[in-house]
Amino acid sequence: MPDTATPPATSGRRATVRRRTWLELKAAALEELREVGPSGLALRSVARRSGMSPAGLYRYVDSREGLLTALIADGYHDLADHLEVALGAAPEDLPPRERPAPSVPEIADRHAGTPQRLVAAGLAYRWWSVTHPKEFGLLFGDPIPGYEAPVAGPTVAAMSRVGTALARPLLEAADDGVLRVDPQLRATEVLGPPGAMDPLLPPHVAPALGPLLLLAWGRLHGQVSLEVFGHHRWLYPEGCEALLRIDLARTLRDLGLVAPDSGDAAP
Amino acid sequence: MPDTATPPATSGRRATVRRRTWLELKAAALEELREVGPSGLALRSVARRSGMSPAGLYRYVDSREGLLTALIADGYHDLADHLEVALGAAPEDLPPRERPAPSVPEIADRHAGTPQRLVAAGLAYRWWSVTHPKEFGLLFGDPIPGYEAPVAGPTVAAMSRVGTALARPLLEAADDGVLRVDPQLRATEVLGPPGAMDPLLPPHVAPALGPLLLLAWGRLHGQVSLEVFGHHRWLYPEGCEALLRIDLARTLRDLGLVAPDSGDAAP
DNA sequence: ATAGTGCGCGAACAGCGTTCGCATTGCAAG
DNA sequence: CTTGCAATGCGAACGCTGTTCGCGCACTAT
Repeated sequence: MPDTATPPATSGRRATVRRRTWLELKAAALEELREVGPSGLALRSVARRSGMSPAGLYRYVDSREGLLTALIADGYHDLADHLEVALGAAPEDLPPRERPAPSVPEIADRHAGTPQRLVAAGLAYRWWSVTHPKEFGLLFGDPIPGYEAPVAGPTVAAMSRVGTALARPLLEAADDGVLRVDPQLRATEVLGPPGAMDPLLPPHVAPALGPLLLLAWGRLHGQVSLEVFGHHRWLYPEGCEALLRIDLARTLRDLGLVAPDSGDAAP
Repeated sequence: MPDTATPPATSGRRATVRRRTWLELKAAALEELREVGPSGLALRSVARRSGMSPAGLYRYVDSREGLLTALIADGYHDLADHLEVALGAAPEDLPPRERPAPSVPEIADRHAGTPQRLVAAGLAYRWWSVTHPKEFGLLFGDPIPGYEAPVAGPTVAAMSRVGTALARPLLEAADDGVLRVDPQLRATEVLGPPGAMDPLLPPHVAPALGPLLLLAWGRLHGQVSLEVFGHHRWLYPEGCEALLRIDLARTLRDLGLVAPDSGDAAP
């Protein structure tokens, strides 16, 4: 029974070469994923791409699902990195990564005030999704039937990085007292007790801002999801980013924040 | 080369039995889909379920993808039926269907004013999605790589039924003059020229209300998508419907419509 | 030098989508 | 009623997939 993540010896030449081929394997799988999508990813194909036999692959992966899980965690980390860069983080602040450094287009002033930072996060979320559609489908498309990520596992840790990055502008706004949180959204009894993810969020996020975060994330995710999966492009092939900017501006007003100047509708 | 939809003779005993087994095949495929999901649906398995040989199935379907396409069209019709019932249509008003008649829970007064009807449509959208998660994944999850539905095909016709049902409350509000449409959303130059779907919408929808519809649909779809795919339930397993109600109410206010009384947060 | 273990491979099995050729059956024209 | 045709279903087969097993090699630690 091979162990995907933790070879018994963490140092020594054997371990380093193992880590290296594991990275190469994931890189090959990622390449394959970007061509054929999550449902079309074939173990034998990434084995061919890596010059390895299909059976040998099982020294590094315990199943096709395990490989997909590893790619999911990597995907969340990549998305989180892009978000953090869009929010003004320097590349040195990011955890070490295996992919090319994230680059976000000049879609917003990364060092502006809170409302603009929320817009920047939203646009970065869209940007990553549009430029990584197959990975977006892997993260947010049909879940693998019957699979539930272990709460303490690396997948959840990577997910929560995305969550906290998206939450950061809201947290700042709340600390600055600029955010008007609807009392309806504060009332815990409306949404019921928090679930399993709760302990993973920064302590003061969950009770007060959790529902608000989910609401904002849902609005953002809906526009992006419909665009990436090809439902929005039918009507306005060129206007998806503009539509998202409008939606973000209205959400800002809805949250009591000052909307950025309306001139932001033109890229 | 079999023809999925149009047997040359539309009457005669041969044709009726053919139609019947085609319906049985789709029913078996739907059953299978609900158990294993879109990516796990196997032609051989639905053949076994129907007591047919795998090869014989190809007299009715030209590929696995063709069967999925048929299920997609059926799914859109089913969703559209549920939406129309939630909007007050009597079962006789619906086009003839092959499935059990749609039933929506008493989540809203179906005959109330426009704001409540918009809420009813949104809640029905969520209700269908939550109770048909695998079909939701089929309709709105990762698209089949490389597949593009023909614009004049039955899939697009079924899709546009969903679109017009969702648009109806907005259309009514616009006709009543209750809807305040942001001039930014009217400006075509913001979103660019309309795309392929445009001629399928009712003529006065697309230019004026198209962007507004997309915005509202995106917000709705985001909340539902995150819930169905298991991303919202982690934080508030019980509160997804309440969160959606809050989101819908805020969107109503955002559109200039009167929000329903805040007492609607308790199911 | 030797024992042991991590590593990769070839072969194999079951299941999948899909195609081909053959039998059977229902229908329509003579 | 008979004859011919097209629609229909099936068994076998091909190439692909995920996964397992057992072997041999190479590196590591003693």
